[in-house]
Amino acid sequence: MAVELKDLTKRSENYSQWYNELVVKADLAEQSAVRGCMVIKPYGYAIWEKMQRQLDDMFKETGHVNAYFPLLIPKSFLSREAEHVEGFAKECAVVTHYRLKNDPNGGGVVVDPAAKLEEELIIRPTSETIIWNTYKNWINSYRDLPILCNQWANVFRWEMRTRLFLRTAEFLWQEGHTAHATREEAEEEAVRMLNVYGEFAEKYMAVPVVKGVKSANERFAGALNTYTIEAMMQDGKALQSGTSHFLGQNFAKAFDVQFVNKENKLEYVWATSWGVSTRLMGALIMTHSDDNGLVLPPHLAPIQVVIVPIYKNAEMLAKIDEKVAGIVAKLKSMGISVKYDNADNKRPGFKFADYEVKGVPVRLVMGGRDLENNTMEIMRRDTLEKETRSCEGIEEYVKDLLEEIQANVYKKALDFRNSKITSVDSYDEFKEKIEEGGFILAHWDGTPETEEKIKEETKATIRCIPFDSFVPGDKEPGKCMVTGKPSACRVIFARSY
RNA sequence: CGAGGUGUGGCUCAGUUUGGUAGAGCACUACGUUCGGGACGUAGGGGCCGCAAGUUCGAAUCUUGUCACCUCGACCA
Repeated sequence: MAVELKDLTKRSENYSQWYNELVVKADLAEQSAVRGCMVIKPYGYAIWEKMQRQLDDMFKETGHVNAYFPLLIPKSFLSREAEHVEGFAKECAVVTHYRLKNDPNGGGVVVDPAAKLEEELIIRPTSETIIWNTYKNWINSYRDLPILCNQWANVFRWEMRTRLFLRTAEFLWQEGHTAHATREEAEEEAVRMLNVYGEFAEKYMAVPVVKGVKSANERFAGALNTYTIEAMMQDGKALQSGTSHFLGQNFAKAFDVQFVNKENKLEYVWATSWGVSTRLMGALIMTHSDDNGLVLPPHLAPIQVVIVPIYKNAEMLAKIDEKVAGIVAKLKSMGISVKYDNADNKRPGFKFADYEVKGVPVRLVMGGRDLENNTMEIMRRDTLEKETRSCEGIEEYVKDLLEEIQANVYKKALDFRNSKITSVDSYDEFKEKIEEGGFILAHWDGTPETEEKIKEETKATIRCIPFDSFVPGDKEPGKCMVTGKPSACRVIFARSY
């Protein structure tokens, strides 16, 4: 017998099983036959499309434009930036040949040894190198700057272990790559885009995030500074949900991208890159879902309202169809996406359960009783509460309800997260608390060695040094919980995905 | 790449210890009764048991090899 979501109530213990089951049952994605890749199913992709559209609007508002760069990167490009190659070399898929031929021993096709590439090509794990190799040709003068490009693309990293949405070999993302004349401008850009991610996560995904800066150990390969938004999942683990990097002049120097400034002097360009991926889908799923399935915030739900008729015969269905048609039209005119599911091959109970698993925020039901009384039953997915209301003005009520659900889902996630943030002063206490999950605010001496030691002993890493204060006094100096050396402020530790 | 585990219909699995006609539930098809929380009855369709070699009168079951996947490490958005 298949495992049902509701059987997995001890979510913290069976979390990964629960999560996988949820992704599959909610019709979002499935494991592909190709190693480490996933198939995103139409319903899951519809959510991604909504995310894409919203993010894209926000990028445009901050002055960015879209472009597209090649999938294949010459191997030599990758090695130009020393730290970058070290960070990605171990997970690159390599193209070595450009042709197949018929197998002389029969049957299928084999790689044609005569078609070996002189220089191997890498399937992009990220596009900094190919983009900076291109920017070299675009930039001569300070008048060419800044360049504010974004790319929507797929990337490929040969991961050892994969999880649907959270870590797949191939994933979809956007990567912004900007070039600036000054250090200050680039640093501002990196922070600006992190704020865009933060706003998107909280306003649209209803996922509360901590914005902050990464420690040196967790920094992007080739960056001077990495900013991050960190979310907390329901099992208390952290999920890095988006990053923005200040790249300094590293890539400009590696690809020799210089510009002439106003004083007619040559200078290297300052760079940033920033990205979010289909991992956000994982964050969305793991933040809000319950044992009945997915819970979608209305702003990202492909279907915001589903209407289910209950009828005994064709005549009755015709009456309901007629009555519902007006409501559907009105809801649509208000910009609400509605699905009227009058398919007669599924029973109402099945539909109820199915749309709950899919996370549809609001369900309206009309049956014989309602037809007589001019009412409908309304169920909200976040609380599972049901009530019966008159059809008069039901559209406005639904519109308000959607906003209320959006706010409530966020508040619930925020309250949960805040309840799992603790502050500790001793390493012993830290070791105890880390077992319970959640974010721990503690003092750290700032050295990679101490961070490494903590990671080895507790599996916890520094998620970020937060911009904002979470508990009174966390921005005041103290002593490292491990070494006792001075520390400027508390940082966030957690176990992570 | 290290340690463990699993490959049997579309899905979840039993059968392997002790070799002897390929099983169950769900899903699917048809008909009927149902329909306000994942319906029920009856009848049906579908699998050379991951792949290869070996042992045997006979292999899903034993042996060897191989491939794939999963969990936990290491790595990572």
